[in-house]
Amino acid sequence: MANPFVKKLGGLAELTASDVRIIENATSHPRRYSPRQDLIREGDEPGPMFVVLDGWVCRYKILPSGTRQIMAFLMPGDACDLHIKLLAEMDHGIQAITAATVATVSKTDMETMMRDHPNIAKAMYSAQLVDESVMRAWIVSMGRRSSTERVAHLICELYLRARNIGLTGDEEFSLPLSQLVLADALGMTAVHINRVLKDLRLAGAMALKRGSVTILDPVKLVQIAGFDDNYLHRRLRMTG
Amino acid sequence: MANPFVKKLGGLAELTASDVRIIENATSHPRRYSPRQDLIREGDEPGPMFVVLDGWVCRYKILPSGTRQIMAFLMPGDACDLHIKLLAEMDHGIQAITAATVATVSKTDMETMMRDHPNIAKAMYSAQLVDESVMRAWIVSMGRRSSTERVAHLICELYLRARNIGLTGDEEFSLPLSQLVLADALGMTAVHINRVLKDLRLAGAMALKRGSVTILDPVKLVQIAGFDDNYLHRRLRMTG
DNA sequence: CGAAGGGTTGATCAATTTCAATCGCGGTGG
DNA sequence: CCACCGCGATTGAAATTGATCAACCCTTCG
Repeated sequence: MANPFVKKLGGLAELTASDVRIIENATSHPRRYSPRQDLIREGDEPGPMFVVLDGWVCRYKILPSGTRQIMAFLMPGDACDLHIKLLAEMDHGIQAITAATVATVSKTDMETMMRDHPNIAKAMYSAQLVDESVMRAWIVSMGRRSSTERVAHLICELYLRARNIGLTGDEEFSLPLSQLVLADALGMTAVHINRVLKDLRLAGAMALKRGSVTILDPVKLVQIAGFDDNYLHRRLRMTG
Repeated sequence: MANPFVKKLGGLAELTASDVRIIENATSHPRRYSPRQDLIREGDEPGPMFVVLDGWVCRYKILPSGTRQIMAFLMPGDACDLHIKLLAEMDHGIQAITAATVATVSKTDMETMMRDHPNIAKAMYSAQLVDESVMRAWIVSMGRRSSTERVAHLICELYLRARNIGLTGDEEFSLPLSQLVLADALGMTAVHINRVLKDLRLAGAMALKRGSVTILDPVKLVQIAGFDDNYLHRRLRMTG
């Protein structure tokens, strides 16, 4: 059974057998979380780095009004904040969406990897840059895309990310997000998400069922989303 | 005349005289940009790291519809993407808002600083973490705050950032952003921004003139914004 | 079987955009 | 010096989008 973190980092830089062994060791004591369980909460002191090995996780923040905004989805292979320990206090929480297996990488393991294994360091920095690009894309979506475009864009993003780690079928892929979770990620209402999804289904672009999405017409979906996969940097600069 | 990059990094980690000299050398050949001039455009190959020494700069993206979304403001002392060269292609542009002086740090200088000067490396990573927190705060704003809250929140953020680098007066501070630029940053219309600013002025919270803002009632402004400066991590973990 | 959490739909309400027009200031050419 | 120009700011009215409120349905699960 492949370690998804190894798989992801291996896609971002060449890893030696020794690199692989180190990564596997560092993530060999995962912990199991149930849906809605917090890995860490706003206000907590930052701990070790998290690496998602299985399931879906999100970063989120609850506002004074009680509404929630999800700022990022983490799927298997994704990690949190390489240098998070530098901060005094978490400004947001991290929570499991599905049942999830999450490893914890100690500070010393991190330091060893970053200092003595340049390939690993490079892969992690690349991963971080991609994460930042995703955040910027979210800002663009929230600011300047209509609700339909926004939903389509997120599905495109998640589809490609899922495909990168081998989680997609041909046209259907597993998406264990309730409409309420999507709403909290996209800054809209669950009611409105529901209507948008209906439109997208009737338009023949995509259909969301419980737990999975079917891309009915990829070209149409990409058009609606105004999606440009450039930002996911699927072809990184492997030289230098 | 202090180098704002030195000043900013010095606020994030202890720097030795040697560290300071290295930073000053690396940023000693700045270039001058005029308002609206691009430092780099979407699709360009990433070049060296930029460091803003004077003036205001933004990251932005133009959508197919022609609308623009600003994703970040950079003020003196702010830098772009430590490891940007790892990416194949820029997924957004960077543009001067005001006349600006921007230094360029070569790849070799970067490598030297990150490898041989751990204090500098630490400061840069901290700066990057703060930048990411700001991005997340923008996502939260765009997703779940009303337009009035959003405007107030951005002004609070910019005020604190400006104060950190000594650019604020007592209650007034220089903010060289047109209402159109604010609109592009906040995902709203210039018309609507204008009305919101009027409301905030009438409410006695803040008043924006050409080129500067006056904070009329800091407490009220923070209340309206639901602002929690925790996310700017003004007190970083200086140990470890 | 009953409760809970999601999903779906309709009617109404509120926030924002869009469209259109006007104003004001700083700079420029005559 | 002054009329003119262009950009940004301002305002009103109409049109749209998305939120809110309120049911009701369906499936899962104890």
